[in-house]
Amino acid sequence: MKNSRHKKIIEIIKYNVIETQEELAEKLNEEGFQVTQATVSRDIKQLNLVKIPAEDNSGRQRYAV
Amino acid sequence: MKNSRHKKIIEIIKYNVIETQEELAEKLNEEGFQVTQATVSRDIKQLNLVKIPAEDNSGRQRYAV
DNA sequence: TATGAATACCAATTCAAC
DNA sequence: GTTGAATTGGTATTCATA
Repeated sequence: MKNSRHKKIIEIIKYNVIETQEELAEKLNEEGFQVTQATVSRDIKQLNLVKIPAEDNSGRQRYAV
Repeated sequence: MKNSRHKKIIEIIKYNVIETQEELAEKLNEEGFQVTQATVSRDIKQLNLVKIPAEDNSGRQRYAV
């Protein structure tokens, strides 16, 4: 179900540094949610998540709530 | 000079809805700063700007400080 | 160091299919 | 309405040049 996946996504990006949608899709798969990048992209939009510069000025970006 | 361009970028995204780096590059060109997307990308990183969902839930994203 | 052109990489959308 | 495969769109980086 989409809603439980959404909750899992929030949790994942809260406690993990996720830099790409592919990476998030992998994590979800590990957690039993089989989805592809396309779905992750839609989820991110629906959840209004953002990709922001990492706290340390490493130049990297991560997804965040 | 890079610093004045940076200031201009801040100003532009503050008062305009900029959805892509190409768009920002165009605006800069109009203002007399001739740059390409590659440079805009670097500027955005150096300025720690972010691309966030638009206030209205249109699904669009815009650059912001 | 700063930059552009080209490219590689990442994300959003289309188009079916369910 | 939801999804994946493929494609398109958008961004970051490489590589060369100044």
